[in-house]
Amino acid sequence: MDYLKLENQACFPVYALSRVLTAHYKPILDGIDLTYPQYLVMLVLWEHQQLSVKEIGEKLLLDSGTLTPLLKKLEGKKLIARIRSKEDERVVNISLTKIGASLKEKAISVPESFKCSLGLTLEEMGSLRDSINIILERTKKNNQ
Amino acid sequence: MDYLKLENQACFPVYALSRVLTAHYKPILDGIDLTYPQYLVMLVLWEHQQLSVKEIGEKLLLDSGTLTPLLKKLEGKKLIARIRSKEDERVVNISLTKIGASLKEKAISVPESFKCSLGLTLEEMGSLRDSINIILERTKKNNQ
DNA sequence: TAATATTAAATTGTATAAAATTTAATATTA
DNA sequence: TAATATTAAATTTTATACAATTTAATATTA
Repeated sequence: MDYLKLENQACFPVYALSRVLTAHYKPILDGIDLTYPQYLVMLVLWEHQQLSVKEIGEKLLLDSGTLTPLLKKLEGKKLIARIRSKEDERVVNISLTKIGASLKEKAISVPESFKCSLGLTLEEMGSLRDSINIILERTKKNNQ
Repeated sequence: MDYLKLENQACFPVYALSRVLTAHYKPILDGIDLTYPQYLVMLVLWEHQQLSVKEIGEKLLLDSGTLTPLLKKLEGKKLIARIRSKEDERVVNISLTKIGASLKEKAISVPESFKCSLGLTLEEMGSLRDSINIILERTKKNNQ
């Protein structure tokens, strides 16, 4: 077996699928003026109301080099507030504004629209999620 | 079920895994001075010797906005040649230089190093590849 | 407690990605 | 065949990603 052939690569399908899925999200998220990474940040904030930059990075596996400009864009859209912690001034806490919190109502329909765009069943999407999560947990860089 | 919860997302694990896998490739590909997308281009050229920009884009699901600067970098490294087709001057053909072709020998060890870095078995990587490929084929944007 | 180490963000530099537009070339059709 | 449409790359713009460095703040230790 030629392990340098594209069709034998295990990483390429993941890399390609990631971009295909993001492309499916694009027209849906355009409706609420979010990019896919911005949507992910909003998802974790709708769940947790307030998180530090570091905590968001741990949940999404993104570092400050990616998050700082992205969070400044969300701040520019008045969806979040960036407030430096008083207990530890190294920490910047991210919280939802009223506009940011209320955007969740508009986003309620996103998962269903996405599912329709993909054309997969709920079961297929669930098993994709579960099987990739198993691989993800085992291969996270800090697991070593 | 709250479909806006991060843990219920099907796309996020794919997006995160793609970046985790690329991070595993990084120290390995540093040894042959390639980024992961550059490595993918070299893979398809090692298989096909000569392809147009469009054909590379079809294989890797990338457009000219991504490929043109990437290919110019590979040209700068003397790994490929970019030659405009004489039959159809809209087309730019990409071919391997001798250096580019011989880089394949150095790259032979990449798949094994990657497998060790990941810590998955060949069977696990194979089933990951196969299951994602099925989803990928069904969700490619142009399939609609 | 002064010196050192560590930590959290921000910054800088490099490299993708993709949408939209432009340019040049080729194909089609009225 | 002249006008129109299509195609392939390149370009421009916007938005990630991430390594490496810097800065400021906090924690640790000699």
